[in-house]
Amino acid sequence: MHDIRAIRENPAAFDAGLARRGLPGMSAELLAADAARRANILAAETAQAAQNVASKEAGSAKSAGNAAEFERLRGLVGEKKAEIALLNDAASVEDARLRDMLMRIPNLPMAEVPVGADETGNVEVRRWGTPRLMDFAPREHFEIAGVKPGMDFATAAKLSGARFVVLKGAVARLQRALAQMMLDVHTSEHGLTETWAPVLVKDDAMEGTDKLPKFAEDSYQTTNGWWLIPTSEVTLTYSVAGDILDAGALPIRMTAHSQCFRSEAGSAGKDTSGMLRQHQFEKVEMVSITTPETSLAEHDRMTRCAEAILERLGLPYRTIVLCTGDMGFGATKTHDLEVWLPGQNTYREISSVSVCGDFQARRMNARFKVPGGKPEFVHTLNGSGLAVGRCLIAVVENGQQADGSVDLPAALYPYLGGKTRISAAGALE
RNA sequence: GGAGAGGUGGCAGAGUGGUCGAAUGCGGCGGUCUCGAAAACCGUUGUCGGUUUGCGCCGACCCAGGGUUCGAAUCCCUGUCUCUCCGCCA
Repeated sequence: MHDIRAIRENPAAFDAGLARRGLPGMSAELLAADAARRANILAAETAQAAQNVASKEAGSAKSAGNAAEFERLRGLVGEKKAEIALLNDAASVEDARLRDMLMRIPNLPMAEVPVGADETGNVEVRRWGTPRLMDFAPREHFEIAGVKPGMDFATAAKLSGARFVVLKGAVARLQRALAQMMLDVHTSEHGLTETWAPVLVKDDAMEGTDKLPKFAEDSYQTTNGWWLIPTSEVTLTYSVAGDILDAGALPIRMTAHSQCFRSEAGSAGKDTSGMLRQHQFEKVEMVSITTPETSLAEHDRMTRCAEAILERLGLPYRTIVLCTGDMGFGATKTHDLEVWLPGQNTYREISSVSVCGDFQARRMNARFKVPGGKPEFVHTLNGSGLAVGRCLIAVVENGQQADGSVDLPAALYPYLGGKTRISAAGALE
């Protein structure tokens, strides 16, 4: 959420930031709402002050036994009360209107983010690994002979419908191995704290991490009002909501492996085959809470943490910086990691690492303080480290052999009981 | 699911209708003392919003939201969270 005071002080800069995102200026409208809101507050508080005075006087009159004066003041208070009720209603309407407007405006990009309208404006920053030469036509993950027995879309459809999958045997084991490996690397080598949190959360948590109000249709809600998290960014980030953290405790670095749920509204027809885009998937998420001074360096660090997983698995990837038009709602800068998928003959997103500045912190009132100083909003960052399902796809597509078997990365052997490949018949061996 | 108890400032803990943003203790900060420190003593110490050039002034906040009352931390209702006991349960 944006700071209305900052907008008040420099509306032109705010509109310029929106323009870089390809959005029209909104400061005039915001400032009008802000002025209306403040006028209402002033009127309501003035009336309130008058009522408080009259109440006090009424008390004195009563204890002095002056019944007539008491009755007069009682009447006055009654009038004020009615007046205040109206003014307060108006004030809270204006306040809610302004807040809702602010909540729906995306974060502004950092100065260094390239300007662009859509994904064609993204800029590649580095590339790692070389796609393996295959002397056969590479297959997509769901077409590989060794994978097919363990990836059952028919049963998933029976259970849940489209965009779900049932994994079995070697493939299920492989997904578990990947998640375990990621958590182990992040905790023991990258210094993140392993965390396990609910996947059902309240409105506040979704709002604080900017999934609401604007993107309600992208997530699922239970009949009693809980939301199923679209990513554990929600739980990890919101864990510091309302806190005033000791500056010495920062950065806080967390990681979690969780189920994620997305309605994929608006994705109809996209990636309909295979398990690239599912309503329920597994992800290992990374979240950092930092000071404003360190957040940009932390962004690069977090990007490296995600890249390290791909490198360990020997998966070719490229890292891009998203342009202003392609960034997510809460981000000020985003790196996407795209992994090589031979079956699609292209790079596909497997991780997105964003620095959100104080955008989420302001929404959820998460602050830090140096001893003796004033509380200040923290900066928040989040990134996939990695999307486990997509990583599974990348591993089998890149490791596929002409005969339909799959060679697995050595980094996973310890997590697979020493097994090294999936046979063309689908057996781990 | 049933029964009961409770949510007050950084912490502990008073306050059960008015002058209470809230006693007291601890902690924090500043000072006196000291070569320095400790102890002791003195002072000070919440957040948010509005308004003002500024001093300041005003408003809100004792879990949240409603209500009663001239007036609510205090009374009533609802919600929520915590604790205890019972039941159920992976």
